[in-house]
Amino acid sequence: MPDTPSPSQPVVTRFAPSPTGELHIGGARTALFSWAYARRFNGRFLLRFEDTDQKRSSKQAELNILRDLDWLGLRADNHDDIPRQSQRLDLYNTATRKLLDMGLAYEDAGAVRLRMDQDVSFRDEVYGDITVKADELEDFVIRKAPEADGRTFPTFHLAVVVDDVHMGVTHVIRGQEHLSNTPKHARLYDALGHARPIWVHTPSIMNPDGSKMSKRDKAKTARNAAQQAGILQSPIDDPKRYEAFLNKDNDDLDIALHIASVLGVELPEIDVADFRQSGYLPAVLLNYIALLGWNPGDDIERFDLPFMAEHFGFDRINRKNAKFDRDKLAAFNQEALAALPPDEFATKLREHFAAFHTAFVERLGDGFATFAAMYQERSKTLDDPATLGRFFIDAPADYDDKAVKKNLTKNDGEGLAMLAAFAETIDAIEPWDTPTIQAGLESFTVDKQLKNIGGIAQPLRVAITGSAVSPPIDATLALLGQQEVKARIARCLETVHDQA
RNA sequence: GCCCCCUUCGUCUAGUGGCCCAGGACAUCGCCUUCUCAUGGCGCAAACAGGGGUUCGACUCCCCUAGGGGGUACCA
Repeated sequence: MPDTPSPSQPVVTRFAPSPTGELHIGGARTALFSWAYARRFNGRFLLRFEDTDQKRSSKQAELNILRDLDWLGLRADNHDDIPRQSQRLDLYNTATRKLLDMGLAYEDAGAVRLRMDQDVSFRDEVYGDITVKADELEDFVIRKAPEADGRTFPTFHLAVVVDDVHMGVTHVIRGQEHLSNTPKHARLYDALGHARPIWVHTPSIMNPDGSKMSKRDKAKTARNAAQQAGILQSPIDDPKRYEAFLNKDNDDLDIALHIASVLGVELPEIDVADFRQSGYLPAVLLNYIALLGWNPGDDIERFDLPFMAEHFGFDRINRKNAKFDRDKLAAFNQEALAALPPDEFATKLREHFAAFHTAFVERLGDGFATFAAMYQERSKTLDDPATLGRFFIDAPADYDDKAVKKNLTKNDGEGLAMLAAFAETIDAIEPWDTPTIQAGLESFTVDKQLKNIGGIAQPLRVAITGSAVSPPIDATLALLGQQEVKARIARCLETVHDQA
């Protein structure tokens, strides 16, 4: 593994989201890289909220971002005292004043612009040396026109530079979309007389179709679903807003969520919170997004936070935008879940279900650990058992046609006959536990001269789950309980006879 | 339109002039294990965007074309 040169000064990195929404997956990766680099060189990783856009910023968004960063394990070193730009207006005004006095900036319609009258060259650790000619640069606004109350807010450009200087940030790690802003920032550092930081721009994370991964994708998905399903009446109180939503005049998340729940469609995961709800482990998410644009070489793909804290460097960051591959994330997650000690898996599953599927926790009671064990190696996410094991909570509403034909009605109802015969033997199975049930099933197989245990297991699966799929039949029956099994068989015999 | 950046299997990538008729992972497909599903084991298929140079030799260096991304805001 190649070695990254040690920086000549103490490292200070930062993550500076604007609190206008949830923590985006791309932001999480920027935070991860910043965290890892700081840890690698025993530096500091700082957080800052960029709330110069007062109208769109909110306290709630700040809280959510903090919660997600904590969940990921990327706690900032200034966690207890996070600066907000809105509290530092003086700093920006002082800088603006200075620039004005030096004649490097000028007023324009209430705003203040910085002169960009010379070529700007800078170096980026990922993209290399970049030069932009003066005639391609415009004088840009560094301070917006005053608010009604007289306060003056800086633009993002002035604010980042002043703040990064103020916080002593040495390495600015951020998304590639900022690369073309960097000449402005470089000029600002120079004009203000401060040493420039080291810039590190990372490629973007894209959707599988190559489009940018954005919050709007949720609205897009919901809108398409609504239009396909032809839902005309509003799922929310405000029909006008709904109409506007359908007309793409707004991308209201609440409306998208409503549509999704009504139609049962899944919205794409975009924010860290989405991935948490989908049941991905934070360590796996981190591992996967790190791989989207960075790798340690030597074909190493599975690694954790400590590994990154030891090996992360800018020299192995790629320049190409990467498409997000959910299948690979899911595969990593499944592998990680399977590798967990059973009791730890059960604990995590219980926590997840307590948050998102309370019915299971209530209904399963003491059987929850058994349930967890059954699904540990069958789950790609902590959410999978909720769908795969739905039948433990709700008896099947109907029976899958194909499964019925193949396992029950085929050969003159051979499967149904086996089911009926087995129902007779159930009371004799005592105690009702996995080994005893297995023994009962085996002797039934011999008695009826079945080719193998599947001859009775499959009919049972259909009766119990409505489909041909379940965990091992003995354990499934055991957890479901003797009475419930009898009831479901009886109901299946009745219903399927009627169908045939 | 103009400016900047990018381009290896379907996807993420290894590769820094000969080790590469290109390696790994996920996905796909096939076989084995098996009461279903899933696990596990084994295996197949699959890429250097195109065209010019430079060089004894190019995936690696240079140029052009095409395609993709970003910017062009008193949003960040």
